[in-house]
Amino acid sequence: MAYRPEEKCPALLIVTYCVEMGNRSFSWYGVFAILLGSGIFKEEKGMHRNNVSDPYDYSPISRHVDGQNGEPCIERGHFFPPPSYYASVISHLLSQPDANSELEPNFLLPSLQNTERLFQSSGNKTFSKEASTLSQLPLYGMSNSSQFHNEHLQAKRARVENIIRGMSILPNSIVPDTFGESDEHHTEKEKNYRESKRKQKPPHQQSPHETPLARPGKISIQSDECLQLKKQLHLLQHQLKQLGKKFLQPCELSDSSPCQGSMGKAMYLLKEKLGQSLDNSSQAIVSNQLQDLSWKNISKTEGSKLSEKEAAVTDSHILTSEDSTLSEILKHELIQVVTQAVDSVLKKVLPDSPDLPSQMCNAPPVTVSSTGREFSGAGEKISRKWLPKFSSHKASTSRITEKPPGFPTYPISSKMERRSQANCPLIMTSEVQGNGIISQMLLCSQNGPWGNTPRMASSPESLDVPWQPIKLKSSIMRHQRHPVSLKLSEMESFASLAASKAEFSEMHGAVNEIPFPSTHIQEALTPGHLRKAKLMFFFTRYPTSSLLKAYFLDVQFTRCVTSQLIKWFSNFREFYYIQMEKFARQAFLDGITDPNDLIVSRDSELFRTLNTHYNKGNDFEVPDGFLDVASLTLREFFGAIKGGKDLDPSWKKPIYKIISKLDGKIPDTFKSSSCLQEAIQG
DNA sequence: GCTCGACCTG
DNA sequence: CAGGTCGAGC
Repeated sequence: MAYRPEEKCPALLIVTYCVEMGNRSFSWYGVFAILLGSGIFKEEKGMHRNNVSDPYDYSPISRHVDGQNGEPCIERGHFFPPPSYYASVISHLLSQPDANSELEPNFLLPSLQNTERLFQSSGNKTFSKEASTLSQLPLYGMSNSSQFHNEHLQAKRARVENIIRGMSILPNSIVPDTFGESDEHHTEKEKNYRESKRKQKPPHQQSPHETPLARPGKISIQSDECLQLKKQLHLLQHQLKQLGKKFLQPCELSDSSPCQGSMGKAMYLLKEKLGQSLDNSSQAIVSNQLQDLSWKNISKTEGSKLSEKEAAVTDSHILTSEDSTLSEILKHELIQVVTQAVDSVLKKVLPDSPDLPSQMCNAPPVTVSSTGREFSGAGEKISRKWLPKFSSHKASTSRITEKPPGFPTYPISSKMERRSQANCPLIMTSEVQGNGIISQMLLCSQNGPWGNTPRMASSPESLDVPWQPIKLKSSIMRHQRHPVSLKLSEMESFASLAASKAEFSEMHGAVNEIPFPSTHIQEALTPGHLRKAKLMFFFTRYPTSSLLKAYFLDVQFTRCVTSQLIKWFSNFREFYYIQMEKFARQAFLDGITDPNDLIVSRDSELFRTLNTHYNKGNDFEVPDGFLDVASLTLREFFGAIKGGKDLDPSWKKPIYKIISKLDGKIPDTFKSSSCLQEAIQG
């Protein structure tokens, strides 16, 4: 049987990542093994390559550098047995629901002894020349063994075997020292050594000291451990079931829910197919996986490639190409789920590793749908595209109703910048870290403060909210299906989950950026301060440093802080003037002649743009004074453009001078550290 | 020489 | 949003 690199198994690749990146997330093995064993995890062509330009480079290891000689310890290449091999392994596991039945270690590890021989070999090099004996071994059906005479390739193979062995012998999913030696060698010193070694670099290969596999006479122990692995698999099955149920519930509640779409169809198709080949246990797993996928699908709001797939499913080819369709859907979804999950967890588990994990795999371009800006579609009314609304009595006469050639389309950012927070955050505190990913997801689903998130995502708040300011409408409420005030105590409880104050500050900003009411003088500006500064911009465009000091009483003003605040306002002005110029030019191009036609009202496009920038949550009522200033600014720009003054390089300066005199009084509520809530509440 | 603000860039 | 540059004003 010819070996084809296309047959390499991504699930095992991911497992390899887990092992290498810290030996801490062993429970993943079970998950991926099940995914693999289910037969539904197939490689998306090119998705998991380490090197995009190299169709054969699937090895995350290849980027690691050997600490001794500076060379890549393992070159890219083909070292994975075909997936059918692993599939048979997993199937074997799954087909033995009896936890007491022992698993033959050699079934998992066909070249066990030779691996041992490899690791028993001594020498300065990690893989000595003795390893070449491996080339005499069966090569997983590869027809041409000569290519494996290369030392590096042998090393690869041995390494993968080592990983597989780790899978088979390790009972505890959360034991960090996955490949530790036996107890008698577990001196504290060694533990520390491994710990530090892990921190220094992602472990790219197991040294002879670190592999228990090099020790003969361990088969019985390994059998016990295989037993435990099986138990773990069953536990994972159970967790998967729970997870699936959890996520499928909202799907089943509504007939019109999106799970009736492609994923529902995919589930049906797959269940039918699997019924022919998998035993009940496997079916349950796969079914639950699909439920999970359905949930993921629900949480998608737009821009999913799946919609294309969905179209493919619903078309008439369904009966003739259902296999490929099913495969496509599942591949896409699985890869997304797995990649995101891996990234999330590894980021948390190994925060010190700079090249993890989004970079580590040259990640498959799993597109978490961008929350970036979109541009107005063709349906947008021309009268609102650019313009501050005309005064009503003139609108009928001066409004442009046709789009002139070359009419630029501007972003309607107000709608688009609403952040999609569909992702259920994985809270990786020390308490939950040990529970494995599924437990975490369950935890998140049940207890997490964002527990409603998946459902929210499935039915996001209407984007077409009236553009009038909505008081008391915090962005937290926007993100909750059933608005619940987030009280201080709750915020603090979140804080307790964070490892550090800085982390909380970050999370705090991410949640809503409402300044944490505190008398504590902060040494640095927070996202809350930024938000406050933006709102202050509605009142003042050119604040002095003394004014800023008067309004940021909870900040310890240093030179750095002051300049940062000044810089913020500089950036605010920059955006403001850019928008003014843009809209003024467009008005000019549209044939407006009278500057008095230009009025920035609350439902004008310009206002939307500005409001989105400075008042993202739309939870602050923009003062009328700002509208007046904006209108004046727009007219000044318009007048200058109309008069051809923009030919002068410094034509904006007079405008800046005018606008700088229009600063108004900032409400005193901004002075209090909890000003934002007060300001929002009016 | 210093500060400030606009402008450019990543 | 932050860093750097440049010119203007004092």
